[in-house]
Amino acid sequence: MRDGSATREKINQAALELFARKGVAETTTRDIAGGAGIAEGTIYRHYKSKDELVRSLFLSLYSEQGELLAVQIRDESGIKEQIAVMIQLFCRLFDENRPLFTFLLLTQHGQLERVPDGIVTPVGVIREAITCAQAAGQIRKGDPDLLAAMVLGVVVQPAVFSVYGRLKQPYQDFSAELVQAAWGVLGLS
Amino acid sequence: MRDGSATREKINQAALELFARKGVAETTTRDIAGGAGIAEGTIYRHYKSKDELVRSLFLSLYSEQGELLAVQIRDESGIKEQIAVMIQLFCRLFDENRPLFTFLLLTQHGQLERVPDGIVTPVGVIREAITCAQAAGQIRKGDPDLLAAMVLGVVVQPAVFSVYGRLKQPYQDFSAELVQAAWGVLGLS
Amino acid sequence: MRDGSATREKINQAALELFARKGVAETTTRDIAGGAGIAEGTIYRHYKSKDELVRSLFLSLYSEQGELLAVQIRDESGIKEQIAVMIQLFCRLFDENRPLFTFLLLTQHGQLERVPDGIVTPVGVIREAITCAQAAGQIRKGDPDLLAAMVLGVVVQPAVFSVYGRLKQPYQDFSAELVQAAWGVLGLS
Amino acid sequence: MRDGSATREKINQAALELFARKGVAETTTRDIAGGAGIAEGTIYRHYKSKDELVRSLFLSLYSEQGELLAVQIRDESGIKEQIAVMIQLFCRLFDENRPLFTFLLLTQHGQLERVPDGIVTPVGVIREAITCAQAAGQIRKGDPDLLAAMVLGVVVQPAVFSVYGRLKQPYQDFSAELVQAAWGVLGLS
DNA sequence: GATGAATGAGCCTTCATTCAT
DNA sequence: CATGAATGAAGGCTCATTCAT
Repeated sequence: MRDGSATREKINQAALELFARKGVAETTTRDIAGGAGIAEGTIYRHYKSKDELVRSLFLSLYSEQGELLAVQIRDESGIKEQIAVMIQLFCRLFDENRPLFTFLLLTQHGQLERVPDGIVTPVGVIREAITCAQAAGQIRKGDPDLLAAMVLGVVVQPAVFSVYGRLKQPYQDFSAELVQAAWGVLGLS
Repeated sequence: MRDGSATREKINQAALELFARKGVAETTTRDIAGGAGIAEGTIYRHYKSKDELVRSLFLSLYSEQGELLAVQIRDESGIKEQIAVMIQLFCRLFDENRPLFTFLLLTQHGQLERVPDGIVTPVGVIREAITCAQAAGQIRKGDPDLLAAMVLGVVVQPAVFSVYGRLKQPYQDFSAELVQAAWGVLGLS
Repeated sequence: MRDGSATREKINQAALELFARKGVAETTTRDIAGGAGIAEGTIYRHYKSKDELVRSLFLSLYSEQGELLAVQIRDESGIKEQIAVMIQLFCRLFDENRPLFTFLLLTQHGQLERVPDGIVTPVGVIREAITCAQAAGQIRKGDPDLLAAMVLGVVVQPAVFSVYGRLKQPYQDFSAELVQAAWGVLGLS
Repeated sequence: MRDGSATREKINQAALELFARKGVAETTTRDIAGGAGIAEGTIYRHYKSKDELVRSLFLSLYSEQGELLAVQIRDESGIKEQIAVMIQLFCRLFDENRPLFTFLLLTQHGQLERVPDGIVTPVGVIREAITCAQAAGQIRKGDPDLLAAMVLGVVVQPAVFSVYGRLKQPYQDFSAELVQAAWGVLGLS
């Protein structure tokens, strides 16, 4: 990979780690260059601006998560199993890569507004599953956007608290409870 | 203006509104001064730094919300009613003062870490109610921090989507659904 | 002294002490007001500006020292005794009021340029004594300004080192040595 | 400009000249940038702060003078010649580069306190020469720090007056007189 | 005369971005 | 493609000074 894509990857890694640890505004391009072991100017061979780096990083990681979820539930037909499977996956990924989720969680503000259409997002996947389940009569009617948001909230808010040290165990420990609660939100069992 | 408390209030108002609209990092002290109709230096007679202004604003508003919730549930004895009452209050306040909640929601990251002990917070109030209900056998056992986080998530995540335009109705329209879902999280009916 | 001259004196005292300790540029009007136990605005009832305060303080103290020297040598006729007497006085005053001399020493730059004519200064007094002594044939000819500067240097430079901690004894301990050296400068014994 | 040492030198030159002419506190970073023909931010690629620029400039020039003196007297064995040679060198350098000495003279206050150990300073060199001479029995006993300070004073105080226009001739004109006086301080001839 | 909240010019410093090498 | 010195706009903050009370 002498074409520079290795460099790009180093930038992404360093940026992700720094953004998660210090926040986007508090991370300078010099920090990123230092973390990636490259010159400051080199960042601009790969991204037009710091802002584009942030957006690009967010979008690719955000949709990547969406796709992982989508793949995971493809073969499940019941909403209960789909919810369970998604939450279990989220818990595992979260424990395995905290910086990634920390970045996603604290960058969503200011990025969510500009998510382009046609991208697979975590909420989108949840929403889709809910809509199907409603069509199949598995769960009650109701605004699918709202239902998806609430299910997401059940999983994400404890994650935020975990990031900020209010919940100290591995996130997978909460897996069963989270599934139970998400079902409760949808009125299942 | 014998005492400067009116000026301080103008600063708070302008800062809140700007922080909510543009974000903290994107709001300059010049913006704030302009919005408040005062000189830039005047901010520093009331706050030692921009950072202190942000922290002070966050903490006072955050704990103020906590106290409103605490007062609201004081006379309710059942957890079901307490949850319902809290959510209804939140919905109303949210609709009445979006900038306030927008500020709180997007500033929590970077502020939550440094909330001092001994302050009444929204989560704290929910947690407290849950603990009591568990003691009274009204709901199942389980980590009260986790339960509180999940309940909070049910209410807050849709609010975030509302702020970013993904849910367009007045938040109070969702009130009943939110209550239902929160109950579901706790395994109530 | 209910006419405010007591206040003025408090300002002078506080300013002198602070200027000596931190330097003029590093001392704020707020510092001075704080040190004097008055309001910031009150300074401006007594001085038109901070700069005028500095100048006024310097000039009055500087010329006061000159006058003390002048009085001291009035009754001495020989240059040797005059030198001795002046140096002994300086040593005593220096030990008794370090802040004053510290202020004078580190403020001379930037103030010496604007000492008005017709003021009795320490150098002036020394210069006068030297001129008289030359007229009386007590010491060799030579530019009296230069001779005065050199004599002053002998006494002042060790004082500077004393202020900065390089000479640690009471300044009066050096009295005899200083006199000896000053005589040496003038070619006396 | 592959390396920035030329730029650093431009900064040093401009700063020195401005500090000497207007004083450190009265010289802004904008002034320096303007004088050096560079952007304001460029200063901060070479110095961490204005204060560090001042300190660095002072220390390098101060010790440079010390080293010039040290080199000059290396081959002289008698204290009389050493004193003479040092003073002649000082006079010549002073006439050749007034800004440098003006800067040194008016910045010593506030910098002398933080001269690190192990640096060759003008006073150090004089003190050393005096100590040797005492050991060799060439001059009388006495605190070498005090003697060095007095000798320095003889040379420096007239220089200060020269800077402030009280002595108007080239400083080299005073060379012989200064040597004579310095000898007198040490009790020589 | 004294107060102290308010002012606003201007300072030091940061940092995303450019460009010659 | 990579470098890193240089840029310069803009930000947070200080502080001498004013003025209504």
